[in-house]
Amino acid sequence: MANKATKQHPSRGKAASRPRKRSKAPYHHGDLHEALLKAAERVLERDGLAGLTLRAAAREAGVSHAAPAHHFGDVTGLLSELAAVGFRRFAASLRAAAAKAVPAQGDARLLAIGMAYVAFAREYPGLFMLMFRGDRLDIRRPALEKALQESNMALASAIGELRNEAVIPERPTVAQAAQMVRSWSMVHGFATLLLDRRLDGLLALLPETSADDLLSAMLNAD
Amino acid sequence: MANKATKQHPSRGKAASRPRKRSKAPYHHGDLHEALLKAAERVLERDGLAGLTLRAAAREAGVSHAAPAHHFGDVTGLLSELAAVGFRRFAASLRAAAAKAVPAQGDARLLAIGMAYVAFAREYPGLFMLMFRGDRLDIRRPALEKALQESNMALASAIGELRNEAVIPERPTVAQAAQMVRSWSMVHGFATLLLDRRLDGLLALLPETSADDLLSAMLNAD
DNA sequence: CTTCAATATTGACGTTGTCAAGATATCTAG
DNA sequence: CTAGATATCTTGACAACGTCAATATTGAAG
Repeated sequence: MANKATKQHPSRGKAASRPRKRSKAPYHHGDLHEALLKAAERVLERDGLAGLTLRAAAREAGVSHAAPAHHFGDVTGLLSELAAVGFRRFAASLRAAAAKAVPAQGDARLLAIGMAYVAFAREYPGLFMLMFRGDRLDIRRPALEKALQESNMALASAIGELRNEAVIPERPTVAQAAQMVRSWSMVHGFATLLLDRRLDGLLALLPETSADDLLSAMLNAD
Repeated sequence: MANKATKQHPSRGKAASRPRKRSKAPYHHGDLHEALLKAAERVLERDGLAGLTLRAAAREAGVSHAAPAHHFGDVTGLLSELAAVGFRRFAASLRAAAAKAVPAQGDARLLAIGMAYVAFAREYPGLFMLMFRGDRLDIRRPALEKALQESNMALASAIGELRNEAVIPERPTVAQAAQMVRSWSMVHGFATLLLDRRLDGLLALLPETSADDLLSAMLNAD
């Protein structure tokens, strides 16, 4: 902070001079809401969930320790909004994989989607763990609730398409639900066990076999 | 350290007029190590993992705030030892289910073991979540390492028996490992999704269908 | 009984989440 | 253009936490 009177961190180069009216109008910082989420994700992937504190996110973003409270309320709020970011990104990944696998059929589709599911978990391990850490999230937060729904939709339709059912029916049969949960549990269990390093021992017994190889073999063993 | 031998199994019938009632070698408290673990489990199931702090466990056990440090070093130590308790109990549950299902074959066995796996998660939700919270545990702790191995053994042999392979072979084929991981991921994914309340929406679409019913249908859909 | 080491308590320090009050910048009315 | 009004951000405080050092207490060996 150079000079206090002429503080020069307002309006970060609004070159387009666009009249801010839509969604969240940036005031002092520019867009601290977004900046804090990005800072929080950096801290999360760098220091893990234990290192992601309100104050750490504030430090990373270069603001005072209490600034995040105005945007997220409390630490649960920040984590929930960050998880929402994760779910949106996750849904996009699943949709992309499903779109790319359009020509494939049956097991080949499940393989593609399962690989995308696990690939996301490996690419954003901290985010993925946070997303499924129910005890630190407030599921009633609108942003999270919406992102969760989006993610569930993407997953359900991606898996549902396996059986030529574009989306989950209003009244699925138990057998349909079982098939859905079966695919989901399998791939989710694999992802969580992998991130928790619970598969290291088994993988060590399989030289020349990567985690992806094992996942592929698992999904193809029907 | 010199009197470690005396801590092993002193006289069990020392229930005299002393305020000592425990079996191990009691010093000031009696057996604070055990008492703290039990207190910690009570706190965990009552207040969740977030409420389980060193000081909370000390309060629950009625000792000073720094007492746990002498038995567990730091908070990771306490959580790791508690997770070890969980893994031992978990292994016992799996062994019991496997023993009871001896006459059953193939899928019926997988069903019994899978049900036991999920039943444990539902009976001790806090403990189960802690056990798979790798970021808060120190896997190199001897007690945890040993309990983890015991649990893995119980699981591997329980699942391995499905295919008349009493234990994981030294050099399993990728197909064998895939089958093992498949069963494990399926049941573990189901348990975690259930505890994280991620299956509530789907279950709500299935009236008259309990979580156990869904699990059963999932495991039988081969 | 004396001594010693294991056990437990007390007090302190830095960090965290959260709240209240003040400061600052943007918006809007007139 | 000026002056509130309002949203944003900072500062300071407090209790709870993990951890460490110093101290007190107790069981057991010599």
